[in-house]
Amino acid sequence: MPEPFKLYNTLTRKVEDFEPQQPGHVGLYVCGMTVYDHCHVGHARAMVVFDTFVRYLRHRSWDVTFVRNFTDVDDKIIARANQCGEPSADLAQRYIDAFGHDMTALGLLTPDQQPRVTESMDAILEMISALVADGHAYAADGSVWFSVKTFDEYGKLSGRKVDELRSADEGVPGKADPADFAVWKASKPGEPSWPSPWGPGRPGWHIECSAMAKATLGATIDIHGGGLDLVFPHHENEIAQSECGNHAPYVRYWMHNGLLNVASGQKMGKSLGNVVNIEDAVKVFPAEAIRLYYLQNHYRSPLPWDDTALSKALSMLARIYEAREAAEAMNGAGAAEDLSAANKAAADKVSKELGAAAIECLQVAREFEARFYTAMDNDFNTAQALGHVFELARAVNRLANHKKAKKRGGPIAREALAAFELLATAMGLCTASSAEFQAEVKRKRLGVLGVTVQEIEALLEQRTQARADKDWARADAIREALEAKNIVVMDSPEGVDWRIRV
RNA sequence: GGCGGCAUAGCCAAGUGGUAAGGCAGAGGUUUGCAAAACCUCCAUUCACCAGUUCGAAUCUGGUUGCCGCCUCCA
Repeated sequence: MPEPFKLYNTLTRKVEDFEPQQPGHVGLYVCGMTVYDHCHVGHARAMVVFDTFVRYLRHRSWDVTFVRNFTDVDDKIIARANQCGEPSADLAQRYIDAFGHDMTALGLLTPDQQPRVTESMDAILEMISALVADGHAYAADGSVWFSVKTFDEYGKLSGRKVDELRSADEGVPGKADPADFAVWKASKPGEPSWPSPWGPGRPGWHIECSAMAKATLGATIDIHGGGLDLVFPHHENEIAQSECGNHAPYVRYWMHNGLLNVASGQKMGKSLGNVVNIEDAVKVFPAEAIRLYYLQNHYRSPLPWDDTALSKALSMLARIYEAREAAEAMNGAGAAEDLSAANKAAADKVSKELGAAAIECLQVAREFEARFYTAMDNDFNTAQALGHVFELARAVNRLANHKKAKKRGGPIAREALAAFELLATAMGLCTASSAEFQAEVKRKRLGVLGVTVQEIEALLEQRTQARADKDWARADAIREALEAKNIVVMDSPEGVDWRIRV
């Protein structure tokens, strides 16, 4: 049985109990990319937030249909294509492919459906026809305009008043009211176009989402997501088109993620020229560090971005991985499969024998699931849920410091590992093995630091020899040399290991 | 100018009526040949400011100030 949860609804500006149309099912439509450029870390916040949302809901037994579109016909695409001297369809396809690579590199789920404007033309024309037939839209000079004043509820999402609206295409011939917006644009020479009852043209910016949402999820969808900057005009206009065209409520819950802020306090945006592409970010940071960076804040809050953002997130991620490694080292491998009554009884017994650290660790491990769910079910509060993860990490590390933990902590560690398993399944963090994670960190960070593994290992060998000779001065000199390159040398009874200072 | 949102320690941040989670940074300690990691202790009598409601407010109400987003393409 799916578990109930609460969600902030931009339409009502309240946190509400989520009530699906069909029991157990969530239809989710997320505004994807207009494919005229690469996906940057600002876009990726929306992608990661909704990916995590879907993972979590599925983990909680919801049957989720996840739709994310591509807008592959648009003024900006045409403009960019003309600039490059490339057919706009080719340019769009190029960026769709790049987006796919970026999402794969980020480790995101593929949506159940990824409709495109160019493949949804029938649905778009059908919706425009319905609007024209009902008098909600009118044709003029080969274009079709939505008549905002025919929809009394216009402005209900964004709080706009129709009379105060000015328009993007002020003074365009044929447009009857300043607030009206295009649902179909007559094509100009050299632009891609499709035949329509009003002449050759292409869809306006907003109609494609209305039509694709209906085609994939039906007239009324459960949750519609996207960035906060899409509230007006995009989502407001979608509501107007869909509700007038379908005679049904369009969206039950509007879910908007906050934007990234650069250090100056401004948002990140292509027009501001302060963007970092995902393609570049994933070359130098593990995907999960990027994911954690987004999830450390509540999805609706603005999220500060600066040069240190990802390396801070990587430090946090490393702490979680290392705690899990500590749990594994306590003979705790085997994780969730062995949470039998026998293991629980053994854990109870061991915790009493080992004392406070063990008792606390067991308690934190056992309470983790309920706390995690409570945080996530309350408007998807990943920041609070991660707070619980760090408490778990501390409790595990504390137990691991106990001198008897390594031999006897297994039953407790297994319960802790079940909690880490939950983190991986429900939030997509800690999905790799510790070895894989360390390897990825080294692979991606060494290049940035300008150091090679060979170089490091050669120095470590010399240092091992120096230590064997008890030549501490020499050993320390080598340590310092490595330290200067941000390589941390770690001696342990098992031998020498090294990590990158993140 | 209009609409919406935000303001919690050096920094990031959770917390929507019951007495301030968590992370980073910092100080001291345990451990170590020396380190690193980890752990322990310390680090906001206080939540932008001013009134008010209440037994009780970071949390509710009104006002003030500051910041941000949207109003033009934007996740």
